[in-house]
Amino acid sequence: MPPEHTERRPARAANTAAQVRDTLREAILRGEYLPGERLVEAQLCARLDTSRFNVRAALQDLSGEGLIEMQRNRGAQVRKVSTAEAVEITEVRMVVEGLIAARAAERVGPDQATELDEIAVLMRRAVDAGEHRRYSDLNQRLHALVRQIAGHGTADRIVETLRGQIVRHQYMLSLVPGRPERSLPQHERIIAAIRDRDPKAAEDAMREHIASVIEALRAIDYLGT
Amino acid sequence: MPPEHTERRPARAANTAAQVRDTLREAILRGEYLPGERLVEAQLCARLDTSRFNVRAALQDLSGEGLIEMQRNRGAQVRKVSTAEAVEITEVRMVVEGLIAARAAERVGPDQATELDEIAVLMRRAVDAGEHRRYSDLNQRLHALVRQIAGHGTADRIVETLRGQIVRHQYMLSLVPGRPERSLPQHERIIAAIRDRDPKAAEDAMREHIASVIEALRAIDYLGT
DNA sequence: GCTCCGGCAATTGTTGACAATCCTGTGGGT
DNA sequence: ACCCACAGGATTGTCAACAATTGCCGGAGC
Repeated sequence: MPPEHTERRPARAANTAAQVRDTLREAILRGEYLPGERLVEAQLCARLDTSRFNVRAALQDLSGEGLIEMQRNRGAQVRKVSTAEAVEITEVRMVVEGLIAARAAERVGPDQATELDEIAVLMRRAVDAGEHRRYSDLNQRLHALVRQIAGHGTADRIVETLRGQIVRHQYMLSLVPGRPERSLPQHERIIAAIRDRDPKAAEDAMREHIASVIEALRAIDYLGT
Repeated sequence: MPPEHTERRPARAANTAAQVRDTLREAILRGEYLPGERLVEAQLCARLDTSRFNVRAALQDLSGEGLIEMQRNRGAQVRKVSTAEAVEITEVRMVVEGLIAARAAERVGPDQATELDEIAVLMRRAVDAGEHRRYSDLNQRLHALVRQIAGHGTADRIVETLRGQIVRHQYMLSLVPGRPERSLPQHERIIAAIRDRDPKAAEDAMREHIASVIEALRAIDYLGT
């Protein structure tokens, strides 16, 4: 049998630049690469089945997103975010998500209000059952829904970028005992304010909620050091 | 005479990637390239005396900053920012600069208070004399000083990035007659609140100020269409 | 033992060439 | 007149090879 055309791929990159970027981003967010870990281009080429060209472009993008740091002639490494920086980032998130919540309160529709109520019910159930992982998922779903209702592209992008930079800290937070019990009423207040179409109350509730997240971040830091 | 070594530069890039990026950014901000204008890589190579490699890296960075848009196989063009987007961007700026102002009020020192007062005096003088250009410069200096006092790296970067995206709109704003007279008292309130070390008042004053900027942006839009 | 220096391996920076894609203008058919 | 197909040029996408830089290791000198 002559050499079949079995998946002809003459050392050609299987993945395009955008795919490489997304894959690498998710890998970092998933924690496959730890903060401070060096990202060697050649290794990534093998791992992601692509060329150095694409890897380079991806690294540059992720550097712009603040996920990694690049030093000239020294390569890239996963960015370490100190607690102080995490607090700063969350402070900005606080005010921007406050804006988003206010806008969501202005634009919320009946179906979306129903969906918010559903989440509220599920959240209380998850907390009562002590299902932390489930509660954490609902938490993300709530924030995502609020952002979707607000439909504020600019604020959305910024919050998403910031969130990416502190996933590790957020993960630690979700493990703190008693956290869900504390944040549940805050979430309920946010939902109620948006349902009532009260922008000011929604903003205040969201800010208070995230302010308590900041407190918790600081508390973790004291414990850790 | 044998070929002298007159400034040997065998088609080698004279400017590094970072320089190219900064030069190009400033050119765009200065308005040398208009919104929607295509940025052809080969042309930029000649214009900036560098290689396509560096141009590409610069374009990618600026795309991340939201200054240009890149479409696959179609190259880059200066991003057009609609009034609606400019409003969104300014809304985010409003809340983030509010955060900055509050923090500045917490951390302001005596020397910085003096500098704030100086700017207040100069601003009033500029408005009285009708020197709009001078007032516009002072405006930027004030916002920059507040940011410096706050010392909030994360918020700083975001505001700077957002500002870059709407320089054109800001420029149009400064031409609106009566604008300085309206914004002067707002600026004075911001300065007073920071001087009094009153974070809440400082945040409110800053937000009110930028809210009036948003109003003006919308007003320009109505006039223009 | 400690420091300094030189060479070596690993890694990143840069280039020029080539391939793929898009846009434009032209001509034939209806 | 309109539409479609199709070169041909312009522009971007990708690569593989080469150059430059860094950091490490070992050995000489003190």
